[in-house]
Amino acid sequence: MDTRDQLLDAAEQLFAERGYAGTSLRAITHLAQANLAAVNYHFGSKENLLCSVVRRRVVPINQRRLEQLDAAEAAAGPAPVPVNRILRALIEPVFEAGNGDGALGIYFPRLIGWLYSESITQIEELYEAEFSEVFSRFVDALAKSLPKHPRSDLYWFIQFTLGMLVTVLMTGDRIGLCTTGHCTQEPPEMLVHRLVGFAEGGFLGRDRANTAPGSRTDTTRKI
Amino acid sequence: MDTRDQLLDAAEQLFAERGYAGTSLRAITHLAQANLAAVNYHFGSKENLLCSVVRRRVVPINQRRLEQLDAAEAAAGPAPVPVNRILRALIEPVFEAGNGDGALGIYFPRLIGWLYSESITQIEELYEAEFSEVFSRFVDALAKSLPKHPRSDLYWFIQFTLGMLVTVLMTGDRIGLCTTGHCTQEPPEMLVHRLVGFAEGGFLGRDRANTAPGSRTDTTRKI
DNA sequence: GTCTATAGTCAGATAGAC
DNA sequence: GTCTATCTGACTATAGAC
Repeated sequence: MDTRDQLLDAAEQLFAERGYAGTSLRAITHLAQANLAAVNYHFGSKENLLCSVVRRRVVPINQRRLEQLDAAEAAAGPAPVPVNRILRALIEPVFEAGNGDGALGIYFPRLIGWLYSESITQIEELYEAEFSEVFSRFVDALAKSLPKHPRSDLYWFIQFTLGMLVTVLMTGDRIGLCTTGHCTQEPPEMLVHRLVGFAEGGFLGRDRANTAPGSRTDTTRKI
Repeated sequence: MDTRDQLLDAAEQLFAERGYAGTSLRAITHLAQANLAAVNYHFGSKENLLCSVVRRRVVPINQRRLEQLDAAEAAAGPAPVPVNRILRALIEPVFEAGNGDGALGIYFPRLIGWLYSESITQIEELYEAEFSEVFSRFVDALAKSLPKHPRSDLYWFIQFTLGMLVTVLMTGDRIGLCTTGHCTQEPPEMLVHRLVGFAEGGFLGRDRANTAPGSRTDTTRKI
């Protein structure tokens, strides 16, 4: 089914560039050099096509996340896994997604960003199914490494971390535009490094604040 | 011009809920109880309407940000402003936007999220005009407080911080859905507190890592 | 499996009466 | 300023020949 794959590739690219609502089946079939009717033949509907596009990438990403976490836990033995190792297991697989597809891999990360804002019912169900295990495994690992943190904080912190990740992915090559030219596009490994470093600081923040009273922290207004 | 304001309010709500591409002028005029032709009469086009919606909120937000930063710098005198005070000046005004409008203020934050993913030419120009001063002022303040950080890092960190902020805003009341029920909606002050705390940890992170060699940080793999 | 043709709907924009 | 009516085009989806 060559047409099917070409449709998936074209849809991935266009959904990433223009969003779901902003992309027409005409544009997809044109880019895929397929007939307008092909989408409905192969996928049944535009929404099903989106789900197929997403599932094709998300399933391997989450597999890879769990593999990395498994490996890190095995390496740590009974000790807790270092926080930045956990965060790298969460973040890095997203940037590796589609690396085998050459130029194609650049589109999916940005699509993830769109999915964050466009709430499409089938996609939300897909998320529920695909992310619940990943989510609980990572929170468990973080709770072991950061026993002083309330579990609810860890959930929020993961949200924050994924939020940073998603917006970096969304921005993509427009990063210079968003920062009036002060940031330039960087290789994925560098972005992973930056994100992991910043998030690690966020997760450890409370420890640092408690143990370093002389630090430049304004404590005059806590809620 | 009562109709004009009703159009702005309705557009703000619907753009926030469905995005720009996903919202029709028919839906906007219906909600505003105005005629379909009213949008083009008052604003000229759908895109101009969006710009008016955005400008109405962004201008006061950025004013407030600069006011808070001015106040913090005045209070600090010659000393650098505490990092978390700078971050609060950056984050808090967004949550205050539209507070005077009662229930209406809940929509704009989510719209900001959409604008992050939907790249609309006029909006990007508006950003360029409205954000350049804010951006440079905040980077200057942060550079003074964190002299060891390369300036390019500070730009990235601000991007990360705004990214967290935006995704929290986008998620809005769907936060429970995205975290399989482990996070629940919280009052704005609490969100500001969480965001500022996490971001502060991220900004100070490098200092902490350098000065606390015994911390739970995996240094086996730096890029 | 792939195509043409088209149904049926909705979009943004505008002309012109009032 | 507001309305009705309508233009023009694009959209998803489907029916049916090949």
